[in-house]
Amino acid sequence: MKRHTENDDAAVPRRTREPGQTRQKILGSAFHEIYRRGFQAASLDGIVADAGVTKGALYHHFPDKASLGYAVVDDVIRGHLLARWLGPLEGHDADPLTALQNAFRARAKEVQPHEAELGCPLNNLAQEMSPLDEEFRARIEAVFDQWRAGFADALERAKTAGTVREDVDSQQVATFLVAAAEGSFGLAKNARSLEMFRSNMEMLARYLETLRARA
Amino acid sequence: MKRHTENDDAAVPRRTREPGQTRQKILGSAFHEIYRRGFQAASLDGIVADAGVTKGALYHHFPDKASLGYAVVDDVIRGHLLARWLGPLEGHDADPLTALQNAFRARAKEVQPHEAELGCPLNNLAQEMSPLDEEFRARIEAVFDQWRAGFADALERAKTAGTVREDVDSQQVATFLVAAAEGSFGLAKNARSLEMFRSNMEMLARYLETLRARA
DNA sequence: TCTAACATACCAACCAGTCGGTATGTCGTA
DNA sequence: TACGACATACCGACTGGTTGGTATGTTAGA
Repeated sequence: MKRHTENDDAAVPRRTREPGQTRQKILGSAFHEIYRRGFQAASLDGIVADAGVTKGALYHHFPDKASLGYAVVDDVIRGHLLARWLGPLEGHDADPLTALQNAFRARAKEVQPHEAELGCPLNNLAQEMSPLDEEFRARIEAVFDQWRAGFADALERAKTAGTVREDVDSQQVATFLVAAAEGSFGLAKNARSLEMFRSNMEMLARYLETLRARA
Repeated sequence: MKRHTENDDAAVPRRTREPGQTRQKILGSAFHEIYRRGFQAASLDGIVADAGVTKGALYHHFPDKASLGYAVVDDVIRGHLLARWLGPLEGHDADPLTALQNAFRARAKEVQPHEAELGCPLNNLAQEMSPLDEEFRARIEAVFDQWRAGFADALERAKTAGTVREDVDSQQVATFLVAAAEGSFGLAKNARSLEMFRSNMEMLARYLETLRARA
């Protein structure tokens, strides 16, 4: 029989020090603060207060403010991208073009009210930090590249399946789709209009229809 | 014979106090500082140093930092929009659709290297300030509305001229075009790629072709 | 002489980052 | 098993620097 600690049957281990958990709390609070105020204006005091930790904990887990921002891109924002845009494209090998159209229409349906106020976290960070910090720019670009690659892959599979015309440049179209999606977030955010975002998602779905191969 | 001041034939009136000129210098420096660093990070000390004036002059012409930002939107950025996007659309009543396509292709040709680094000033300000300051948001929205109205007007004229299909929703398409253009600026800025911007402008020109009425 | 158009000196607030210190865990060794 | 030695995880007061904004002084020009 194995030895056990006093808490191995409790649902929540209530230890005062939980480095992984602490790091996650800091990352979550940092994401929200940066999402609302931007990276430069995000206050570390505000982040630690929201996370319920102190400066000491923050600087134990992250060497400086920039590194905290990088971790938000890599660990939090990249996850959002996968869940919201690339996950729905997996499978559907028979008709990847329709799957892509459905992804835009699903995003139109499921868009949250706060997204009409705050926009896309990735786009926000890209616009603010790309010219100011090369490390930020490169990490954000990696996420954009993954996004474009996911769309381009779906278009290539659609060409293989015969639903997209052979003369379509998958990379070029994928880049255009990502740009149009981010631009739509941006305009809708300024106009505070979910309806504007939905309309643009529908426009993209219809645009994709013009790429479909003749039967 | 009219009376005249002592300087009406001199090229440059050399007076030390020139309120209009001072205001313009401040606005120009403010635009550049905000374009490079963002509004919140823009330093008033930096702006007055660049403009060659002092805090006293700045606060004589503008009540606070926010009002300086508003003036940059209304006086500087709106002018850029008119010159770069809406001016080329005037006239061309015989074929406004081609004029619109040409506007995108011209923008692709004439895009400046610094725009691949710093993006579109209007979009930058919109993404940063829309959620933080309602007055900013409203003034930026006014510029976007003017932009969309210019595109929508061109599309309506094209419908009248018979070059665009009757079932096209001019407002919806105009909004989509502006969103896609701003998104293209944003992606190209992150990727530091003029080529990406040019490719997307070409995509928009080709998209417009799908709206053309059958001959 | 009177006022608009500046200049200069200054301040309180806030910021990221540091540092001395403490509590909690882990591990080698006897 | 017990204990000392050490490392990790965290605390919170403090600092130097920067910021937007202000109060007061000065001067050009009508």
